[in-house]
Amino acid sequence: MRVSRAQAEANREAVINAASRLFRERGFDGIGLKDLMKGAGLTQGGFYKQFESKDDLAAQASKRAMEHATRRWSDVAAASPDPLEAVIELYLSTGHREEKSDGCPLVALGADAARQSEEVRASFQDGIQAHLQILAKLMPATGGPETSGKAMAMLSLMVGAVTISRILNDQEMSERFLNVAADEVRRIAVSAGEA
Amino acid sequence: MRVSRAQAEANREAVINAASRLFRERGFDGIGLKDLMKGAGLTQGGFYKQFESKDDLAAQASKRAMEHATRRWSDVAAASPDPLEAVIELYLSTGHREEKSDGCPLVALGADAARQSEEVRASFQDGIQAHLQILAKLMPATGGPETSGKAMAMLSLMVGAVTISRILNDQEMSERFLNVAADEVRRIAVSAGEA
DNA sequence: ATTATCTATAGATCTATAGATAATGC
DNA sequence: ATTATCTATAGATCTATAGATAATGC
Repeated sequence: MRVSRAQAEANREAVINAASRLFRERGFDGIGLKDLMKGAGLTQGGFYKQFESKDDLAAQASKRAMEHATRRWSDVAAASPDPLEAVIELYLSTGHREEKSDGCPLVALGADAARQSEEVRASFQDGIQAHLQILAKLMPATGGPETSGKAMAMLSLMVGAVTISRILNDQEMSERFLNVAADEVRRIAVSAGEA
Repeated sequence: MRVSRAQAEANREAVINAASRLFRERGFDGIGLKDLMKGAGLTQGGFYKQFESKDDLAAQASKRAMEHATRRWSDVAAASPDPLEAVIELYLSTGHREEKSDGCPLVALGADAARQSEEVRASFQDGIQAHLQILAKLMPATGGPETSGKAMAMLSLMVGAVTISRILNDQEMSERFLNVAADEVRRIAVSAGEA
């Protein structure tokens, strides 16, 4: 039953990847160790040889999820002639609204994260800073003292809008939240250049 | 052991009120029926005579929490010569950031709510609409076609900023999110009048 | 007689641990 | 010999139900 060290490491990665999706789908308290391990094709018993606790996995899965989200932003930005617009359209879209398990962890787990350990929150904090840096770089006029504040407002608006759009039963209202947020994020970006 | 109908109704209200705080503190999945009933000074056994299911209580507690939040907004607005500014300062404050169990349900349970039943989401949707109406009324130039969209952007920004500020371990960064969001909400309100 | 709440319990699930197993790595 | 994973289990907790109790409401 023992596997090679390389395989053990691959299994560990598989658990973190599965958890990063499953936590976003069901919340930190909405899924147990059995199903988390099953998501990587393993059984529950091996869990504590790989992780210190469920909270430890939550911290690592949050880090992984945030890193994927950051990468996704830089990828769509790099692939577009209008990078900021590309990020806005990616994030404030119905596609992102529907795609809980692979979408932004701040939306899928924002309220949950505030109730978690310092370790989990540190994963989120690092990811937030990475997101802010990307936004700051994509701003029309970069580098002013106001830039980082504008990036914070843009991120807050984006996270809040998708969060609310996921709650609403009314589809039309839900989409309107995404659309008006996109307009306003563009306005904030422009206003950063006017400082 | 039986109590009067009036007392039974009072008990039921007490459970809803306790749940509205406890769910915000610990999340819908973070507290069980035993502790929810205990929060109202009752035992678990009576639960199903008062509520259909845990989800039923979640829907009613969410409604109650949202109504309290709406009332709070109209109260501070009514008591201030600058109503919009009063709401901004109430919401985007460190006080609100710390006060999970009595603060805005959209922040305390936003990500959780998106995973709940249609009934729970309906409670949130009603509360969101009530919040939007208050914001629309407080805008400098009210009534234009852009007003309701501007209100949506303001609410999204406020919810996102407090959500993120609750996650961050870094206190200074956490406060900065609140402050830049306040500035930007003011700008959006002014821009609504320029349409 | 009805019924609001109580104690008690069923059956499932939760996190965490113990000990067995079988393949790796020295 | 070591160890990654497995099956099995401990002990707590979860939602929901059953039946007892005692006070209300007719």
